[in-house]
Parts: sequence; C-alpha cells; structure tokens
Amino acid sequence: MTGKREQTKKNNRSAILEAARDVFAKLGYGATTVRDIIRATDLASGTFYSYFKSKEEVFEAIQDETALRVRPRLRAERMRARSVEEFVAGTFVTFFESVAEDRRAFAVIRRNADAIRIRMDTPEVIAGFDELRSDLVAAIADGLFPPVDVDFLVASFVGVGFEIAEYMLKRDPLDTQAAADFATALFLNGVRALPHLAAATGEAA
Amino acid sequence: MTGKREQTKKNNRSAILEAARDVFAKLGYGATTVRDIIRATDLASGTFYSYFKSKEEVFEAIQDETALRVRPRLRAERMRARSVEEFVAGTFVTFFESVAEDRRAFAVIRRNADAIRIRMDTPEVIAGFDELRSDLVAAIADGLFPPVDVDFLVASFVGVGFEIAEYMLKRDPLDTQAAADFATALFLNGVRALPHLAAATGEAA
Amino acid sequence: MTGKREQTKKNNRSAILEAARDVFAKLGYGATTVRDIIRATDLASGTFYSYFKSKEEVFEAIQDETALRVRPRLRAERMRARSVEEFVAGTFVTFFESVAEDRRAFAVIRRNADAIRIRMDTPEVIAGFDELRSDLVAAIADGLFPPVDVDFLVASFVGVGFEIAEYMLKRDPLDTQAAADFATALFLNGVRALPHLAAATGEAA
Amino acid sequence: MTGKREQTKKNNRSAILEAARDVFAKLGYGATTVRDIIRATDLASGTFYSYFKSKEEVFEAIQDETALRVRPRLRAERMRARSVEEFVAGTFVTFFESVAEDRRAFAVIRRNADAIRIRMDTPEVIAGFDELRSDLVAAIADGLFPPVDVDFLVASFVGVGFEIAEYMLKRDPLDTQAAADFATALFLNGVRALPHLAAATGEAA
DNA sequence: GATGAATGAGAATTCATTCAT
DNA sequence: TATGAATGAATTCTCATTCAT
Repeated sequence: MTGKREQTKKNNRSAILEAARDVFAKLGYGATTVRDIIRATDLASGTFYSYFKSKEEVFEAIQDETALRVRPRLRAERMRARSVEEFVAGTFVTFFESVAEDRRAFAVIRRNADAIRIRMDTPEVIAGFDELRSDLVAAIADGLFPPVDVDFLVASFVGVGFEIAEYMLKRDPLDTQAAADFATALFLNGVRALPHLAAATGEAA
Repeated sequence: MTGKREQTKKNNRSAILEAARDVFAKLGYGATTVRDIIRATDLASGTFYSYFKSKEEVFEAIQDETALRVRPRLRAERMRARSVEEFVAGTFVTFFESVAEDRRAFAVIRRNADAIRIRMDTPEVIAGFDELRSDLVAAIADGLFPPVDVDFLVASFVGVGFEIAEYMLKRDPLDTQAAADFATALFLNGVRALPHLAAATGEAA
Repeated sequence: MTGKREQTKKNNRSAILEAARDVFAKLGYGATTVRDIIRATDLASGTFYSYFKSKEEVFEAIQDETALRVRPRLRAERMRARSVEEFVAGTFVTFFESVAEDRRAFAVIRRNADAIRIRMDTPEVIAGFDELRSDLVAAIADGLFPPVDVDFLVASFVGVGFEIAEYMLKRDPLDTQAAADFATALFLNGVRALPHLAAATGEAA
Repeated sequence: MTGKREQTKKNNRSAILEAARDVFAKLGYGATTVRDIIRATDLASGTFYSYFKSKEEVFEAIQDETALRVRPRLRAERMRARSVEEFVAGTFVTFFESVAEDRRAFAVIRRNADAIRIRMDTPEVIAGFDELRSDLVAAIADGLFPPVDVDFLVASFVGVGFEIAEYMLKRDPLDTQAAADFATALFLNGVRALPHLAAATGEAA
C-alpha cells in the first residue's frame, strides 16, 4: 500500500505550502523564518527539509503554483481575442479576477511587513511574462495588434496590472471590473478616454 | 572644534550611506547585514548605531535621499505643465532621466540578488506618490486634466514608470527619450498611438 | 527459504561493511555518518540498524575482521620461531605483508582526512596485542627470548610496526621486505646494525 | 589603555584552550563539541568564534602549543649529543619527561573515549618530526650516527616513543627513566641487550 | 525483515546590539 | 564620541533513530 505513503507526502508538501502562504502574508517575506513556517504546521522541523531547501524555495513554489494557475487562463483569453480591444480587456479582466480570487497569494507577492515590497520572479512567473510577450509578437504579426516596442509594452502591462491590483484590493467593495475597465481604457485610448469611464462608473477620484 | 565634529558626523553618516548603497547593490537587501555595511566602511561596528538603528533605517535613508532629490524635479516639471501632454511627458522624461542619473539607487530599489525584487516605500517615496496624486487632483480641478480615478492613475504612472525603467536600463545605448516617448504616447493615446512612435524611432518590436 | 534469507542477511552485512570501508577511507572516520554509509549501499536507512548499532560498531567490525585475518598468521609465524631472530623477523614480515595486502583497511585505521589520525583498538585488535604478549611471555619462559619488560616490548613492536607501515605505504615500489628488514635489524641489534642493512639494500638515507 | 583589552583577549584565548584541554581529555576528541568547550568556560558561545573557527582549530592549537614547548628541548638535547648513545638516550629521556610533565596534553593526543585513539599531526608536530629527521641526517653526515634509512628510523623513534609513553603513564609509580632506558637500550643494541637492563631495574615482565 | 519518511534533539554558527575602554 | 570585543538569543540544518507500511 504505497498509496498511503504517497498521499502523506503530498499532504505534507501541501501543508507546508499552505502554512508558508499564511506566514508570508502575515509576517512578510523578509521577517519569515523557516521555523515560523514549520511552527505553523504540525510537522517536525526536520521534515521541512525533506520537501524544501529553504524559505526561498517555498516562496518560489508558491509563486510558481500561482503563476501556473493563472497563466493558462490569461493565455486562453488572449487566444480568443479578435481585436486589440479584446486582447487588452481580456488580459486585464482575467488578471484582476485571478488576483481577487487569491488575494493571499498576491499579498505575498506584493506588500510585506514594514514598507518593503517583494516580488520574486520565479521561472513560472517569468514564463508568464514571456508568454505575454510571445502572444503580443504573434498578435502584431497577425495584424491584430499595432507594431510596438514589445518589451516596453510588456513592462507596461505588468506595471499597470500589479500596481492597480494593489489599489483594487484596498477598496471595498472589491471591484475587479472597475480596475479592468480603467486599465483597458488607458491602454486603448489613453488618459483622455478615462473620463467617459469615470462618468459611467461614477468614480472620479 | 564643533565645526570639525559636525563635519566628522556628517562624513560618517555619508560613509555609511555610501557603503550601504554599494553593499545593497551587490548583495541585495535581504542578504545584506549591518556587519556587511560596517565592514565596507572604516568605522567600528558600534559607530553604526550612532547614526542608524538598523539596516532598514539605512535603506530608508537611501530611498528618502533619492526621493528627495527626484521629487522637486518631478514636481517642478508638473507645475510647469500647461496641458495634459506636458504633464505626462514631463513626468516620464524627468523620471527616466533621474533613474539614468542614479542607476545604482534604482538597482537597489528594484532588482536584488536571485529572483527577488525589493522595493521599499519609505516616507519620502510615498510622499512622492502623494505629491503626484495632489498635482493630479489640482490639474483636474484646473481643467488641465480630465477627471479620472486618481488612485488608479497614480498606480499606472508608478507601475509603468518603474517597470519600463528596468527594461530601459537593460538596453544599450541607454535611451531615456525612447522610454519617455513610449510611456507618454501610451498614456496620451493608448497602444494604437504607439506605432507612429515606433515608425518615428525605427523601433517596431 | 531459510537459506536464502540467511544469504541475504550475510549479503546485507557484507554490503554495509564494504561500503563503510570505502566511505571511511574517503571521508575519514570523524566525518563519516551512518547516512553516508547507507547511501553507499542500495539498502534503506532502517536496514542499517538490523546489522549495526552505530558507525562505531561498523568500524569495530571492520577492525575486528582485519585483526581476525591477520592474527592467526602472526601467531603461526611466532609459533614456528625457533630463535629470537625468527620470532622478530617473522612478526614484522607477516605484519607488513598483511598491511600491504589490505592497504585500505590500514588506511582506515591510520590516517584520516586532514591531519587527524585515528586508530581504534577494538577487542580483536587488543586480543592481537595480548596474543603477542602471551607469545613473548612463553618465548621467555622457553628461554627462546631474553627476559624483558614485556609491556614495553609489545609497545615497541606495535609502535614500530604501525609507524613504519605508514612510511612503507608511501613509497613506490612497495617494499615489505625492506620495511621488515629494517625493523628486524633494529630490534635484534639496534641502530648500529642498520648500516649493514642499508649497505645490503643500497638504501642509506 | 589598550593594555586591558589585550589582556582580556589573551585571557579568553587561554581560557578556551584550557577548557578544551580538559574537555578533550574527559570526553575524547570525537565526542567533544564546541558547545562542550564553551560550557566549560564562562564565556558566551559567540565568543568562541572570535578565537577559533572550530574544535579542530582548538585541537590544533593545543597540539601546536605542546609541540612548541617540547621541540626546543628535544632539539637542544640532540645538539648536545656527542655519540649515538647520547643522541638516542637524550631524545627518549627528554620526550618521556615532557610527556610526564603534561600528562593531560598527551592524553588528548593519544587515548580517547571508547577505543578510539586520535593523533593530530599539526604543522608544529610535523615540524618536530622534521627536526628529528634533519638532526639525524646531520648526525649521519657528521659520522656521529651510522648511515640508515632516515624515514624508517624517524618512524621507529615516533612509534616507540608514543607507544611506550602510553604504557609508562599507566604504571604507578611513574618511571620515565625506566621507559627511556628500555627504549634506548632497544635502539642501541636490540632486544638481546634488554635483559641486562631488566636485571638492573628488577623488572622482567 | 526491509523500507524510507518523520521525528526532534541538538550542533554549529551568525549577528544585532551593548558597553567598558 | 568612537571603538570593537563580548554577548547570547535565535536560526539553520543535520542526523541517528523510530515505526507504520
């Protein structure tokens, strides 16, 4: 009955990741120690090291797991796009919804204890950025997207996405649509197009 | 005598800050210890505590110093603005030029050892964001700027500014104008306006 | 079925001993852990404890095994001795040949990683010393050997044997006869007798 | 007043070495931990690392210190020698007296907890062996000593010296002269010369 | 018996901070 | 004030050993 053992292993790994998510969210990445993570678990200290080498590795695993969940959704959305509008709107809507669905993961990524923000660009996260880049290049080739400096555009998507997400999470009620509408309008038509949006949503400041 | 003492005091503080800048840039914020900073100095360990309480405080001081240098320039630029175009262009041009002038400070702010990015939003940095916010509110009140969701717009400025800055620094030759042009065009007219820019600069991907 | 089981048992024990010999020789006694030994085996960690209680016990087993192999040869040689000359020469020749035959066992016994030398005087090894002592006492009683301080003489045999063995192993070609001749001549006639030997072998320094 | 600080430093180093000597002698080298050494001191754990990197380093320091104390005495004795007899007798007498004077240091070098013997051949100890070798080479060149295989002879001196020392220390009363006489007689004339000695001292077994 | 993951005591080591000089 | 050694809490990590499978 190897099944049981294997199950336990999976459970332990999950337990550590789950505990780490909580601890990182509470203490921030910098202040978190491996001990803190173990303590939030009912495992023995040594067990941690059977699964991860360090807190860095757990952090990466969390990031990667999140990225792995969000990436296909973003990609699918972009594949479906038949116009610039759909491409941009789809990307932002999906991203902000993903953030809203896993606020904790995002909290880990962004704000930490004190004033320190941390973001870890793990392989999966970088792969997500690369995917966006590839899709943009393809969209340009297809004539779907205007020919632009792709690196700068990726940077803009990432920057606007992450920064707005943070403000979005601070607001109550949580309105992913408003965030997506803002980012989309900015990207499609620039700041002068935003007032129409503001008028529509009633949010002018 | 007092003058000399005060001079020494200032020198020691500067020496620590200067050493810290180097060490943070080399080891990354997380891996840096107070000892590392002292070691990069010819001061004794105890002396550190006459000037700072912790590495956090040194980090903050560095941030603040940078912010304090950049903020007035950004503000002046925005005050001078007589149109949306000038407001946006002025902001990005000044920001990217400031980044280029002190690459090291920006390196500390952004990318660290490994895959960890750190950004510390110290009082001065936050004050800079708040200033941008105030200026936007004023600009809207003056009819200079269309009425928009100011928080989201500040977030967009910050996100686009920092992310593009990173790509900009990776490129050789360093072209602050290209970065500013891209960000400005995106903000003023959206992605569809970028190709014109690309055509003009010869950069289409 | 039982036969097979016993065979497996013997095999596992041998496998552990064999692995331990290698690991001790490579890492040195102090640096070797039970894990290292198991790893050099295709057995599971728990299995180790079916055969040995600790690395100490494995070490002892190796020592004992070696001693058990060498002791009868030494004893037989001494029993055959009909004169002091035969007693001394027989002891040294046999000892140095045994060392040469199992350089690895001797390496484990003597020199370790770094500058640490380790020698473990296990029951079997001590029994070997005791046997030498008994045989000397008997030889004295038989008038074969002059009456001497037996403890000091045993110590001298052991000291000269182990130390010279080490130098012998460093030399290329390996010359057990030269080592035995030297030790024998020293024991029989003292340093002044050695030059004759040197002349004979052509080794004068 | 730097004097006080320097004095404290010297005292601390001595305190650690002194404690280490005791602990090694009691627990044996292998079983001793850095913690054990610190605990035998009234210093803080971190202080240990200001003086030594590891227990290995302390051990070496102890060895070196001992070797440094004994070496000049041995060398002086050998320089004084005007004959083979004086050379050999002087070496053994001085060595056994040194051992007797610092039984503890020798205990550390030789027998440990359990059946493990440890000897660390630190730079100073090796230098001592090399000195013996040089002096032998010189003595041979001067015609004082017969031409022999110097390496083997050094090995014999070392082996006989250390092994006999151990037996010597076990006996009560402690008789360095008897040990030296035995070793000297063996080296000068071989085992057949020993009975005369035994007759003289009344010790025949 | 064999397996090998889990255990958890405890070892090594670092480092922020204090404080006598 | 500057110095820098001492402090000792805290952390990482290893490893012998157990025990459910």
